[in-house]
Amino acid sequence: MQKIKLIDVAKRAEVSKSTVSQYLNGRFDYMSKATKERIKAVVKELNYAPNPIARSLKTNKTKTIGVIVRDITGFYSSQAIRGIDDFCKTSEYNVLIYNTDFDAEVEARSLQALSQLRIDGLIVTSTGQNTDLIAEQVKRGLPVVEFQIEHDDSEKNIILSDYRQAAFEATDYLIQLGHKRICFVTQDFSDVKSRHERYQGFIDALAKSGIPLQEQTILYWQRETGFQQSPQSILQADNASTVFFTQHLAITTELLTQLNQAHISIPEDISLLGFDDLPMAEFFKVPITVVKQDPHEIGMAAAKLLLENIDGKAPDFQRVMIPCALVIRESCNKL
Amino acid sequence: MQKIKLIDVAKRAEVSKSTVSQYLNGRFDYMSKATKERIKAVVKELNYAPNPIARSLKTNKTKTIGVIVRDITGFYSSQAIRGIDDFCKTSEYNVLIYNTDFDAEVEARSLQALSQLRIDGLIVTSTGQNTDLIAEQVKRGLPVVEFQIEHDDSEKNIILSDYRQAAFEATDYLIQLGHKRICFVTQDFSDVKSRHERYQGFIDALAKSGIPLQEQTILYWQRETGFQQSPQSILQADNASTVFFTQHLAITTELLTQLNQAHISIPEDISLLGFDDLPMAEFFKVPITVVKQDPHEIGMAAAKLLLENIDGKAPDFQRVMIPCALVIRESCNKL
DNA sequence: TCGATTTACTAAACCGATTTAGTTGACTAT
DNA sequence: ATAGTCAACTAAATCGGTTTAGTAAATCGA
Repeated sequence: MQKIKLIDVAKRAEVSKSTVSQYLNGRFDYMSKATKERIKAVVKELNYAPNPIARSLKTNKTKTIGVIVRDITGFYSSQAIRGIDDFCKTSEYNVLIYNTDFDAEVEARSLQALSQLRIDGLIVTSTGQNTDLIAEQVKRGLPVVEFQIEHDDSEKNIILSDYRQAAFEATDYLIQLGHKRICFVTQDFSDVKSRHERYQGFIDALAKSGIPLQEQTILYWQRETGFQQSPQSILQADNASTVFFTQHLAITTELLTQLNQAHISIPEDISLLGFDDLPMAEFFKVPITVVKQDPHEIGMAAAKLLLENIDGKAPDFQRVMIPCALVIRESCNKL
Repeated sequence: MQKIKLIDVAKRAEVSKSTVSQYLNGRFDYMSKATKERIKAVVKELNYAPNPIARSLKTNKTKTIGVIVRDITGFYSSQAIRGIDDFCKTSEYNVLIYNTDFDAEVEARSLQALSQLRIDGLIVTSTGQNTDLIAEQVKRGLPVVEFQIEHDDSEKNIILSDYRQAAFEATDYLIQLGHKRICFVTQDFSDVKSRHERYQGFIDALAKSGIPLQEQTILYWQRETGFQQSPQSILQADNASTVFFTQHLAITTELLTQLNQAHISIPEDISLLGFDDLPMAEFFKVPITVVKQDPHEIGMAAAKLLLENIDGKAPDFQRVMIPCALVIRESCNKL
């Protein structure tokens, strides 16, 4: 039993290939009702489905989008991909996944591979080290939507949490609790807009309440090397902070691990507020208060914007922000 | 600047399309060294990359595999997909993802969609309600590898944890701790081989130590309706169990939630051993002792077997078992 | 009534590769 | 000298659709 093709349908229905093709693509402009019905019946009878590859060759459309994330295993990424997939299901787009593992070279190769695959569009969380390659794809006409992290001010389609607002609210919440000396735990944010926005929200909130910036401390963290100074040392400083405000999940968990090891208790010894929700948080020794992003919604929004772009419906670059929610649990002391 | 195609290379190198194609596919049998080098230079000069769609149309190969999981968001699935992706990267296969959300109808539709997409192979965690559709694809010649759950005894390619062995070891561990009355918490296992194997491992271990089966209790759980009877009631029974042995992650978390609400403490009031590791387990109020599967390894193995099948290198169906590890933490009391 | 338009189709080119069946010229064996 | 073999190519068919350009018949307008 070999695959049925268009010509089989055409023969059976006693029309030409062209007419069947017109039918398949819904162009009934000049087609008699009778012919239409006849083709319809034959398609059903033979259980015919067009070969998408042959179609793609001619149309240059693949009904496939590429998704590049850093690690699909992550809480944020997997939910975002779920959102993308959920949205794509409504329009029968297929989703090709690529992991870069935070490696710019792997990212470059993925970009290369995907562009050759003639995908219709691309959704990407970039490492920030291949902006030129991404820009090149955009220039070539490939619809691209970024999400999760923004590196610079360039014009692009991007879906993000409202980091500034979220950091502002979180900081303000800490201030309401009486915290005046906050340890802002972050990756280097001089080069990354999304990180800088969090910092901006942080200092905005301090300014609003007239709390001096110079009494705050910044603890830097890097993916490869960890914390610049030990979290314990923060507690021993003269004007010790009363709370850690960690800027994403990996930082929060590494901090928690180190505090655990050093037998520093939350919130007794120091409070903690984290960016990003933690899976299984309800079972924690101390459920952590967090700023919760909505990666599923972000994924849906990214897919939506991408498909609009593919359909030529979104002429200008768009920057969409999805709100975050402060989830108050038990890791922040009232002072 | 339009895409360079094979004919451009052919013209530039002053050979025919055929020869360039031979070159691209590494058939140098009757090609002069000079021609080979000339084509090589032109390919590089023009930065030519063949159009995979055109190639697919003729060869009927897509270098793409489909992956159907129930929920990519899950701890197990996301890691397995990571494993699949990691393995596929070595052979330049692309990975198309489909979520079924535990819905047999969505699964059927995904199967349908993927088969029309002319993927080269399929990796699937099935709901068990579309065995006919999957068998049909296998019969049509599509290489298929299942993983994570096995429903029946039929011949197939499948990669699994060694559930029986794992359940045996876990039960034996509990027995060594002095537990004699174990509450086996499970979904209905009469129809699902993988679930039954866990049960078999459980009773094997009991038999080995001569512990009567009739003093054990089984607590059934269903995805939609939850527990058949409340976990609290287990504690109040005459011959109350001293430990819950939950058979997968969703059961473990739901049980934990209910015990939390009922203010039942682990391990003081009752011990708990769970199948599947829990993310962030180190930060739990009580770190849970678990049987840890290795989904990343399972994903890799599934991809490996699938690619062997695609290359025609694995003639017979294979059933591969990946060992589990017992991770002892603090949720099981010594009696 | 006759050319113009509209309706309902179809033939053939095309998308960009692979593959089959030659072709050509040089060399070999008898 | 002549057929046979072999190396090194190439022309053309093919994959299965879409699309353009065109055609024949029916309808329309003046």
